[in-house]
Amino acid sequence: MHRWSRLFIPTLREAPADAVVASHQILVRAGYIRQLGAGIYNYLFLGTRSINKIVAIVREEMDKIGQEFYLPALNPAEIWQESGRWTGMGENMFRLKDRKGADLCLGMTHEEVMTSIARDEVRSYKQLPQIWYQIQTKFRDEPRPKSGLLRVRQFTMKDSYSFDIDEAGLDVSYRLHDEAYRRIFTRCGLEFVAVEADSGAMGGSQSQEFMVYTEAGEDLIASSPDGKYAANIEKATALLAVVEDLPDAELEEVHTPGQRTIEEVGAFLKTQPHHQVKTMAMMAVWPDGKAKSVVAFLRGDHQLNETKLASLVGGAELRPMQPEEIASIFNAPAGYLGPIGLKQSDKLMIVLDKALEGRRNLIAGANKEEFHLRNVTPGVHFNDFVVADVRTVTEGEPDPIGGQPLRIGKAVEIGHIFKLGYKYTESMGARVLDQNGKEVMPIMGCYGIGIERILTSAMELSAAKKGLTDRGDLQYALPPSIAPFEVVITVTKQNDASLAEAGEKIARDLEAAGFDVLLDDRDQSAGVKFKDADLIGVPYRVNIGKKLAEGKVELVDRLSDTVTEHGVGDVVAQLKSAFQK
RNA sequence: CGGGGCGUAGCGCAGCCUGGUAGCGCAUCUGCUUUGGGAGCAGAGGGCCGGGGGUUCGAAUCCCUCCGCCCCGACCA
Repeated sequence: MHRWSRLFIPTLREAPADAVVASHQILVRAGYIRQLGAGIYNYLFLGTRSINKIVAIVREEMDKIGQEFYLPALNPAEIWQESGRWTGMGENMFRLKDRKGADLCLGMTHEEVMTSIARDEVRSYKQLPQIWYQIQTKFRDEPRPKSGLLRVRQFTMKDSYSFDIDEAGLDVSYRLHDEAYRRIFTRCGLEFVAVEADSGAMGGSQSQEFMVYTEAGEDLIASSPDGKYAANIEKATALLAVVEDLPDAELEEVHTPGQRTIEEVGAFLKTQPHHQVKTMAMMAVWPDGKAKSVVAFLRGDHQLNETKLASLVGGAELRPMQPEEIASIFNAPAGYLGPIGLKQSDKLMIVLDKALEGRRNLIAGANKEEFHLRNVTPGVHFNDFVVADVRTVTEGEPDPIGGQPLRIGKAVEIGHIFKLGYKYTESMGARVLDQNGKEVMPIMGCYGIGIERILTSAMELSAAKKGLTDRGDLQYALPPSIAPFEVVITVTKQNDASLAEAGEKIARDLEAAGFDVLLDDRDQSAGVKFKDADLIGVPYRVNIGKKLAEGKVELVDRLSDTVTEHGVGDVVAQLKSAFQK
């Protein structure tokens, strides 16, 4: 049993000025962590306890589908050179030299190490499939560590890797992870959504991120209320309500001096933004310096989605065109750009957003300074374009599956599952013999979970739900499965022997019943003890105080904020039923 | 890497502009009184004022420089 009087739980009355997001303030104030450097934290007693509980859940679920390894964080450069990531990872990799001058790095992920094991040891299809995982410290030299434990340079990750003989096998490994992750996050008490993710530069075929909605997050995601559709905003699509076009009429040039923006033109011509064409003139630039002009036409009230457009162009970086670049393609300056008269070439790509397909009688720039055109119809007045979805969905638009209003919000990524393909087995030369004795490459998947992010998102979720006290203090409670303790027993007057003894007894009984108990036996005022108990986020509290004379104690459920009275002998049974122990 | 801010006791801050022996609140320690929502009184300890250099009789304060940390952006398989 843990007695608070003997523990190191350095709670603070005020949060350090550095801490901005709720979880960071809580972690420091409650004595879970202390900072050692930018993005580097000491995990103290409470922090370690919570992390260990999360790790235990992850391990239990992962053991159902895979085998645990423990691989070195210190890696020789060679394997990273083989995969091409020694240079590919760039500045984000911590690098060092040993005494002989050989290059080493600290692992940011373990595809290379895992693949090297598979390459050296796995010879036959009979040994496949394999799912290997580890729970390990990762190092990433983030350009900007921030938000406490949300973005750090050293953190704990559960990473697993699957090796299969073919894509059907990979599908199974992927699905096993999907299911295991849902069990893990559910057991950790999180509300999460699984979103379709952009597979990005990894070039894999399928990828899903597990996200928790919170203002502290760095990604934007869209999801439907029934949970059937969810996607990163970089990929999300939506059904659009049918909009009525303006009545048919002849193409007509109108003088629009000084009217450049969608709003100005709309007001000037007394039309709605959705009757207009927005022209986005962009330059796509590749790492090797190659560049291509990309002009995208969108509905006036829509926003360009740069990620969608970038992946359409083929993984280049996008930036707005400079005025000279605009002048080289159009006959007018920004504000009067339009679709008519442009021709695609290997220097210019023209994209019509899907939302404009089939629309008629639109208003667009005339490619002539101070003029716009009325009654422009794609496919009639201009033809040279590719149609693609390159717009960003907005809050409330109907989701593409059930047509329900999309919710868009910031979110934290707590896990990611990814069909990797052959990238590493190919570059590192992993081969096995198939049934026909033919050499084939195993196909891989990789799957990650950010352990600390489970704790921080649980704190963020609860803090957001409970809101601030009247005095502006944060309030929260952790899910019992990941709280450092399940129950705290608050002896309101420690120097009253009957209260102290009752506390000891209930603590012993709870422990015997399998609970993780913290007995607050400090000689402090009741107020201090209550505040501290709240601060460390323990979900249940037993108050031992005045009512003990009547044989009663209070049980505070901090998840629902309810207080109930129980006989001294009944409180254990009460908690057992609450926990289903 | 671009922009902004900050570094003074464990935490939160004042002092700096206008140079003259470093302060407040909380926390800590001792004693007494207290004890249902961060108690009261009395006393005490705790500082390379981020580092280095300079100006000056004298620097937390002015100047130069380096370092660290935070925020916004870029970046983030």
